[in-house]
Amino acid sequence: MQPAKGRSDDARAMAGKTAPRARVARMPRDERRAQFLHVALDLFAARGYHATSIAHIIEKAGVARGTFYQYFRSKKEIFDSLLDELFAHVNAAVAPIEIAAPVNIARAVRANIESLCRTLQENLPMGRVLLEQAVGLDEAGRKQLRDFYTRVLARIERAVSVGQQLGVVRPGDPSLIAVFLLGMVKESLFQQIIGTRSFPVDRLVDEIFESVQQGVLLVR
Amino acid sequence: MQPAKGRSDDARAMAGKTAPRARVARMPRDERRAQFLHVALDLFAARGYHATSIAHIIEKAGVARGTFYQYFRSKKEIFDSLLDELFAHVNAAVAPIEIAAPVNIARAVRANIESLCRTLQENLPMGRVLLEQAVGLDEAGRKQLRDFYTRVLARIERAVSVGQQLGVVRPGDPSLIAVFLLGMVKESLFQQIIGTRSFPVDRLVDEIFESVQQGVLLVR
Amino acid sequence: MQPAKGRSDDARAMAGKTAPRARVARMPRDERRAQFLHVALDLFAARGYHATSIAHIIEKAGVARGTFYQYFRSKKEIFDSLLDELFAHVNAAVAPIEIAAPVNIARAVRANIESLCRTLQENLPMGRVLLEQAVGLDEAGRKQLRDFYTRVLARIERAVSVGQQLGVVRPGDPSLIAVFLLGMVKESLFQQIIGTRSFPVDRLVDEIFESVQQGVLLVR
Amino acid sequence: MQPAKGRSDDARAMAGKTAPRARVARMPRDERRAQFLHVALDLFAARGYHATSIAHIIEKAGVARGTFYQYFRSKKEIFDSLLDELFAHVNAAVAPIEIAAPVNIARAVRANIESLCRTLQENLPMGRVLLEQAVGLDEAGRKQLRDFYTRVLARIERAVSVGQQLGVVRPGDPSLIAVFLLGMVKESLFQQIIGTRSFPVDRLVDEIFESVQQGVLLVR
DNA sequence: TATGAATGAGGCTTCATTCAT
DNA sequence: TATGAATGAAGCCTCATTCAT
Repeated sequence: MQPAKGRSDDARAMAGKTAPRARVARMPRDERRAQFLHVALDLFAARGYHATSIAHIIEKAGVARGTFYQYFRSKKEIFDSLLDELFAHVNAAVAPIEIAAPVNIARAVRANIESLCRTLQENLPMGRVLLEQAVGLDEAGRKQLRDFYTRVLARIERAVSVGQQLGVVRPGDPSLIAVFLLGMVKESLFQQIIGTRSFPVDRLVDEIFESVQQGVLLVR
Repeated sequence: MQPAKGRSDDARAMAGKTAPRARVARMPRDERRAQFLHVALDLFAARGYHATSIAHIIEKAGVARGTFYQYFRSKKEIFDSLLDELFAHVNAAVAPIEIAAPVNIARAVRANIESLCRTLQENLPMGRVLLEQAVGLDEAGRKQLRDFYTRVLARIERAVSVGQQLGVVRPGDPSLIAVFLLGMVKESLFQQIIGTRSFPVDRLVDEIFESVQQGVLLVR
Repeated sequence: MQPAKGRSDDARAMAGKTAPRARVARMPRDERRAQFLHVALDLFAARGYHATSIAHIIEKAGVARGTFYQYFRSKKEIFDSLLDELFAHVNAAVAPIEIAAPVNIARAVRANIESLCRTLQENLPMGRVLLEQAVGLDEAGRKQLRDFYTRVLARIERAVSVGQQLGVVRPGDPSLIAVFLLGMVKESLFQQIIGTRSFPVDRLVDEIFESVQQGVLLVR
Repeated sequence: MQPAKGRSDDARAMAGKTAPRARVARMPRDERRAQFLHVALDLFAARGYHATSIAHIIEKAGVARGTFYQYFRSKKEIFDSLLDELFAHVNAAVAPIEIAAPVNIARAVRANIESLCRTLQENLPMGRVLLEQAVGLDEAGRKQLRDFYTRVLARIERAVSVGQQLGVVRPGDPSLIAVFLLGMVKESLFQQIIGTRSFPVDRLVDEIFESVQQGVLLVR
């Protein structure tokens, strides 16, 4: 549990090496930009934001230093762009929380949980960045993070409220209930990411659903 | 054939430079160390590990640069010491998970939840460091994080298993149930820290307990 | 659980600071590298390795701090590069130890002595570094020094052995004889460097040759 | 052949350790001073001047930091004191170069060579400091070194001159001949110190004497 | 005589960013 | 669009030296 030595690197400059030949084919602006985002996501996920340097990025992208700055004004900017993208993905995954007839509620909830879990599970690098790197940032970063969670929680909360009105969700602070639901999913992902646990999506979904339905304690 | 590391060495002696003056009140070793830990916790919580420099720490502590290094070998080391302390705190807060008569189980669980929540709530800087800074790490750091959570989860899981044997906890993967419980508490703290929500401890405890007891969904 | 090394990172980006201006004329990579080596040799020779700081080097080279590290990973590395170069020089100077007809042996030996002395004399900074700075080292450094001399002595020793087989060198431990020869040349250089003596190369070569040929003592 | 990493240490402060008890018995001033010199000689010989820190010295001496400065004004001062002592030793060892009747010359020379070699061989730490550390110093240090060698060479040179007048030493620049003699001895010691070679004193003396007597080359 | 907490200049190294080509 | 040499602020850490007790 401590700050990392940070060295260990590899992309750390080749002081004294002969300059590499120009090796990059021209590329349409959009493609190059996408490539940068892709490469950066991998690196941020694998090494963390701070431990990833521009040197790493350009090396993996196979371009020269200056090229990076033709596409992003700063390291922070590419990170932000990435977060925007990630948020959009997650948003999309949870989007279809639609409330229908009471009969289908349980099924619908389950479907949503499953959709979210699958999305996250299938995009671990994304989750990694979201959970591990999207913190410890500056004020602007915190705001972005806050906004993201505000949106996510608002959506869950709304669903909970509707559920309560329909009598399918237990009474209680919808705000907190939303947080709990989010916490269960997030933590499952988080523990997988840091490697303490690992479970198949199916079981995960089952168990979450079970906990949502009956709680954990049987005694009263 | 090599001269040594090239520190400043006795360059001073050789150049005949003058020496500095002591300035700050002498302090017993333990006190000074405690002061450093205190100051560092505040700073790490407020600005994050990366954004906190030794310069910040010594400035707030009101001592000279070298003094810091008499107490901690590196920035990483003080961070580690801090985490060790934090872990001990959390540990102490949840320690007394003792199983007695089934009747008391619910009460005991509630007591533990309450103790944990209060501890965390009352030590927000601590929580901040735990949740926000204990990320963005390199491999060595991840290992420690993993170890920390492995210990925490093992403890919860054991309690869950016992509960299941006693018939007071619903059947299901104890590993996942432990993760869910952890997730609910962590997320509550996390959302408060990033500022999307804020709730009094009492309500938090009530709601967690409620969710643990009956789940969230009423429909089957 | 640990944040990374804690470099300055993108603190700038996050704080919105402005960037520096380039100042020095661009230079082909090779030229700049050569310049660094040149400057460093002078400084190491004049002030010694320890007393020479990167600050000195970049000041004399007229470039910014970071520029140095684009060419050498560390102060140690430039020192090593320098020594490699120096060794190559010395190597080249003594290289052509070829044994032909016995008649030419004496002449060949003399030629070699002369070549070596001239090379060293003409590259006093080089000698200075070799003799004065290549000491005061830790274990790693000592190994390199040992390696260097092992190579040098092996070469001389081989020549001595061959000479003995040809009957042109007196019997005796070739290993020690090699050391003596090395010692005579080294000491001559050393005394000139520290300033106790100074002699023209011609005389030096004559005297060395004379001593090699007939020894010093006439009595038996 | 390069500057040393310098780390590897061991005496590098025990940041965070509990303060050690006072552990030193009072000691007469002279004894303590002698102890410091002894300890420092060992350390300088083993690790080199730069790589030896005050921390190393006081640790090995078993006293507190401040105590050192009660005896020496600076690190440089203890080094200088040491050099003074070493010079005195060597001086004493070579002192008895007395010229007697021609008949004994060879024997006398041999005796002197032997005395010097033995002294040096028996005080390798001393030699180590003299050869390895007594260079790369500041101007004052260089002067001291120059003075030392000036004295040593003057003595040898005088002996050579007398020998020439007596017709037992070959004609030639006595100054250079002195340097050669010194070089042969020094180099033998040096190579042993850095570990490329190792020979028993007897053989060393024999071979030096042999080389002095007949030179190395047989051909003319 | 001995202690050891405190000092702070000084050194090394990193890396995001610029800009002339 | 791409390049890569150059920049320099910023950070970490060391260690000889002081001084109040």
